[in-house]
Amino acid sequence: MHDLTLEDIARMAGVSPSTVSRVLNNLVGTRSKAREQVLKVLAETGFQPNAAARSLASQRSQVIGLLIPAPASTILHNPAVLQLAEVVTQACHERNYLLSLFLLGSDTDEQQILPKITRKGFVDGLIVRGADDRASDPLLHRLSDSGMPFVSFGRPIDLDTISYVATDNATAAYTAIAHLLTLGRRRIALLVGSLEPYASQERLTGYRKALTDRGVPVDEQLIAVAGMSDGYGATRRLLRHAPDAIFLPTRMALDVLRVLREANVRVPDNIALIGFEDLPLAQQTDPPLTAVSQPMGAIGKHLVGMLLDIMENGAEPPRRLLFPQELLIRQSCGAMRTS
Amino acid sequence: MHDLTLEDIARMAGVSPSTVSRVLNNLVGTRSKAREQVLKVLAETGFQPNAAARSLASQRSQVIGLLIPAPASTILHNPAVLQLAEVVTQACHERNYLLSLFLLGSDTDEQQILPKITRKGFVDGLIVRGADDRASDPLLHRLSDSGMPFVSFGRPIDLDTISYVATDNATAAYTAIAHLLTLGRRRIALLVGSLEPYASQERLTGYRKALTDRGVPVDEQLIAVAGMSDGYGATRRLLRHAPDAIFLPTRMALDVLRVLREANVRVPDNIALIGFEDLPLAQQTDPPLTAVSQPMGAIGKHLVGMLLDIMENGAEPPRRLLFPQELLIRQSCGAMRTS
DNA sequence: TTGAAAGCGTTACCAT
DNA sequence: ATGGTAACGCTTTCAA
Repeated sequence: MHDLTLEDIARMAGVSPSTVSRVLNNLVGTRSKAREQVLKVLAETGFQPNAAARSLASQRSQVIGLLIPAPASTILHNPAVLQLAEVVTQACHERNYLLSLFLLGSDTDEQQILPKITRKGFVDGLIVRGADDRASDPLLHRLSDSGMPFVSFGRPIDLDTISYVATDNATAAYTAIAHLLTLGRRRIALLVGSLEPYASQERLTGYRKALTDRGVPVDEQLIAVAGMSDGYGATRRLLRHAPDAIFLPTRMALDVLRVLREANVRVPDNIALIGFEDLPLAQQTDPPLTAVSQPMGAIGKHLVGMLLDIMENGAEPPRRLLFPQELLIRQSCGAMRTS
Repeated sequence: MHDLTLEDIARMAGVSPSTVSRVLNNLVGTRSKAREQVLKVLAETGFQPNAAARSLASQRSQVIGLLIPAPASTILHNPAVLQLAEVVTQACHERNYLLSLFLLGSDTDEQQILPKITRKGFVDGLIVRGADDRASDPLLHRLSDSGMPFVSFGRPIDLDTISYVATDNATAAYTAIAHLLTLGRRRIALLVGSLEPYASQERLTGYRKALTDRGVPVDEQLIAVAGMSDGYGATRRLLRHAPDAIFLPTRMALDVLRVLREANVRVPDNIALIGFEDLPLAQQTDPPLTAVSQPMGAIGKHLVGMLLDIMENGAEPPRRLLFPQELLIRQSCGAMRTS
């Protein structure tokens, strides 16, 4: 017993394949008896059309892909990626697209796997999480060459032909630092994993500007680079320069808190903390971490909206969208001190 | 200028479409000059065959799907899911399949989206992360009905027709508790998020058996249920019964450690800790957490291998595979005390 | 080894 | 509103 095809359904319903196809795609004007009949057979059989045949004939798969460059280190330490996946998935479903996630584990993957993903007839468009830890992202170049419509989450550095949605890290940093200044902090440190990512540069910019605007001198000793994993060492070094606040990557919060505990420095009394991003971890630390947060729901909707726009109207001119971020005040910066 | 098709390539290379197809699929015995010619044109044009057409004609998409039931709460708190995705992706790539990840955010998704995923011509098979927090998983039933080949990661409770790979939580718990007993602990507590998941039941079984086997009485007061998020409260309550060790969900490590710190109970001197699973978090806590670990790499390979086997040879009889787990000894249980 | 041609299961155009 | 039929771009069988 072979699988049912649309023709079988047509026969069973006593109509032509065309009619079944129309019913399946809701393309029938009035509700005729033919339609009713088809609907009945459809329900009885639980028929689902063959996806490949449909894609081939219609030249659309109704699938959008989300590309995630994921050397284990990156993704496992970055729950934000998951959140992106969730909101984009949701946004796609709302617009009647299916979302497929693809993990590109290595550079090899990018060369072997990416071409299979960008093949025509597979997905209709792609959303990419820009690898913002490289000045030039080869992935984006490859995508441009592939001809597949796509948008980037994160600002591409060296290509101004790419459509993207990004968040404004400079302003976010400015806001965070300004908040700390308002709370009376003066020796505010900036801790980053690396200075290379564009995001880090933006934060540094916002950091400097906030201080300068208020006439607080920038002490270069208070700008620390942790490297990918050693938040512990970097914080210890930082402590020698007596900061009274640290603007840090949220994922390093545990390391930082441990150093402070060992040094008997109390949060937020002796030192205030604000995290770059709002990971679940921020709510679990002791004290809970004040953090900068991105409006991920809206970002997801706009990524999908922008992509559909490009799929329909072409990639020219490139679209750009910069989202503001928000400061979520918790206990680590002392703003909620009951005093 | 329309996209190139295989016929175009054939024309350009002066051969028939069949020949191009054969070269594309490495189906040519000897290396003839025709083959060379095609290869040259292929390289020059960067031609990629249309995925839909290929799937339709060959009745295979060379794509495997990984289904992740992901109400935000679950996935965001469960980095283990990411690890699963990574190892399965890797295993698929090694066997020349593409892996697509699908997030099923809600029950609605399962009803709206799942049928699109199980349509013929879309993916060739599915791997599902069994939602082990429900006694009966409707998703697995739906999949069974769909006719799509699939395997589950995690043991299905109420269906013995399903092929799966799982890990042996009972033995793992037994090992962990035995280790604590060896270290001289006697009042060993078991903390779980909920008792419902099958995994919890298995751990409880192993816990009881380990104690009983050594003649240590089971104190029911030392078995605590935290609920999804309140590890803090549960640990405080637990503390009233003076445990000298806790076997806990690793994701609750921060909460537990906070309570202990507040109560001036030192780890591992006064209390030993072992986590259920080996999340990245386990290495970041202070002290680093001894934890039970699953051989994820091997699990990924076997999931894919089992699925391919089913795709080729049918789902009967169901395959089953139970993996042992390993105890990763770090500082939180005192086994490495330098004394 | 290579080519011709018949599908694969839809959609969409053109009639009716 | 419905049916007939030609694509869609590839794989695969059968001959040569």
